[in-house]
Amino acid sequence: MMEDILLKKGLKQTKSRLLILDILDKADKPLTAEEIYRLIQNEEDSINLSTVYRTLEVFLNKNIVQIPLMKDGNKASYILNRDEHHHYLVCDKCHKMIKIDFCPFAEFEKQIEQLTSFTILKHKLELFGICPNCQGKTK
Amino acid sequence: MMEDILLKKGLKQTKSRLLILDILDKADKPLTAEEIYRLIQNEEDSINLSTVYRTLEVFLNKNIVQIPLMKDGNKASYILNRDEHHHYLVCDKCHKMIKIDFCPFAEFEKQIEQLTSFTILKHKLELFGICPNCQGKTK
DNA sequence: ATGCAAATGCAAATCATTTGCATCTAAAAA
DNA sequence: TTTTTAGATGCAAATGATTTGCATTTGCAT
Ligand SMILES: [Mn+2]
Ligand SMILES: [Mn+2]
Ligand SMILES: [Zn+2]
Ligand SMILES: [Zn+2]
Repeated sequence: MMEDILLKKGLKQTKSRLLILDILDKADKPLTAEEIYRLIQNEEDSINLSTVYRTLEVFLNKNIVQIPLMKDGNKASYILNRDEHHHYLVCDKCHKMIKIDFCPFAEFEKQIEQLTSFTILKHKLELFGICPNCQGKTK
Repeated sequence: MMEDILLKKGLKQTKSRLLILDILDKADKPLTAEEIYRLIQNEEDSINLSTVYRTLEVFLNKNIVQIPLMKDGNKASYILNRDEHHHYLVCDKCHKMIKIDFCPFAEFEKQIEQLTSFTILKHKLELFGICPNCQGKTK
């Protein structure tokens, strides 16, 4: 289960880390540090915003979380790394976010590796458009 | 040529805008606002850093420039929109950047449009890996 | 139970980017 | 060409996300 991941990664099992893991586990979309912070407060618990940032930094380095996209262009948002491969499609108008869980890149990457002699480790892909709800609205 | 783009987009032809267009036109990689600012100084010219930001904002809205996903730390970087479709492959170690100018997304997008009912307007894709030069180095 | 390295809270610092406002300028109007 | 004016710029101060220094607390190995 979720909590074991800390042990497996050699991290101390602290209240903050468990809370953040829990929030991210329940989340159905990428969350910013601030959003995580607020959600924890809603659950009548409280940890410092700095701690949220520091924890996410540690989780990133241990590959427990990932930053799939930059929200609003300037806030990082985080998701739990579930070793699934997917991408997000974001509505330019209302910012609604849809998870796309298939990706045609396996072969594409091989082509590029041969072409460039790079070893490809990962890719980031974000799709932008207008959601069905916002189509036909002026802005 | 480069300068006509301002007229075509209904923008005043100012010194700042021409300088920034020129810098971006010559650039062989995405540039941050600060880098653009410094390069203009090197050319014995000078405009205010705020103006660089404001100009890039205008250019973004007019689709004259684009921001690739990759951030230089936490700074946005900009490229001229040449209506070519390409992506970057970046070395995780030395940050060397290679332009990849083919992309298999046309059909993929159609699939996703049908699946989600979104209208897809664009996508951002970046690839990360290790360049031939950095392969075999410890870190 | 004890000790210590690592984690946390809090406040202040950073740093990229934005903004208010007075002044200037490109280009439309006369 | 001169006048007019909406929009562009410079400068300094504000913003806002993220980071950091430091005193205190806590997880966990012994
Ligand atoms: Mn993919
Ligand atoms: Mn593409
Ligand atoms: Zn929408
Ligand atoms: Zn390299």
